[in-house]
Amino acid sequence: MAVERISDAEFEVMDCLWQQSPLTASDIAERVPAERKWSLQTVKTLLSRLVNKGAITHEVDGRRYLYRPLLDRENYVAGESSRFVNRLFSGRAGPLFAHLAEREAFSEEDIAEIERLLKEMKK
Amino acid sequence: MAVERISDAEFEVMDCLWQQSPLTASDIAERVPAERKWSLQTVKTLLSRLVNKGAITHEVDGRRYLYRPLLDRENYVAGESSRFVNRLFSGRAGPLFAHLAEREAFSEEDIAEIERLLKEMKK
DNA sequence: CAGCAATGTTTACAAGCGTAGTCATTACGC
DNA sequence: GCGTAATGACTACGCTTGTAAACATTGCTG
Repeated sequence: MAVERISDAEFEVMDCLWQQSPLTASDIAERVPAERKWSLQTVKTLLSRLVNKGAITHEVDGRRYLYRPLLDRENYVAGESSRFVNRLFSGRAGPLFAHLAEREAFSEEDIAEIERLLKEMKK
Repeated sequence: MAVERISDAEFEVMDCLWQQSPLTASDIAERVPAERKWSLQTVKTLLSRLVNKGAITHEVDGRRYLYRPLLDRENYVAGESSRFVNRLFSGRAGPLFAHLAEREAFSEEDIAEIERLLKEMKK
């Protein structure tokens, strides 16, 4: 039951709900990243599309809805990550890492964490 | 001159051209991953959209075209990677790595390579 | 009670995408 | 030379996406 693909704009809405839920449509309209400057209507459209896609539900609260995610973030991220790694790095983490190392900055912390994880994996 | 966004289908075509170029439309139709089973026409449409987007060029060869990438893979991958890391991991490579470590399998090789890169980075 | 504000529902509409069909031209085999 | 196959150009068409407006309902305020 893998929930249809979620679009960019829809993702922003999901991300709000992942940070906090349940929320009403206007709650979301307020906390959606400001750069987008969506009208309330736009947010509502996105919400109902997400409901159709099975990514969120709404429960009735008086005369409005409270929305909350069905799809959880962990899961979504996992799906997108493997799509990504497959498409661009033939599914191999090594090359991905090499790329990141070259192009994206790793902070000290990042490196420390990675070393820790590696150590753990080797056990 | 950042080349418009490339769609999924278009990407497959690009990937052919990145492996080998120049190629004719029918070359590409043949080597595009078979699961898609695109008709030659479809491939041609994708090619012309890519030309419009500035991602590839064609040079005339008799009465057909030879296509070759303008956008290079390195660059494209870099762009997509940072989009991806930003969207899902707030731009931090550490968490991404942690996620991959948990969810995707790392092969022995991968691990070895990553350790090598780490060592190198620390110099 | 009358009107306004909030809220969901329906409809819109242009651009992008996946997937081709049709048309016109032309090179090549017979 | 003539038909056929290859090839590019143009057109199509339904679906998704981003972005909303218009409409209907209803609870609240004065």
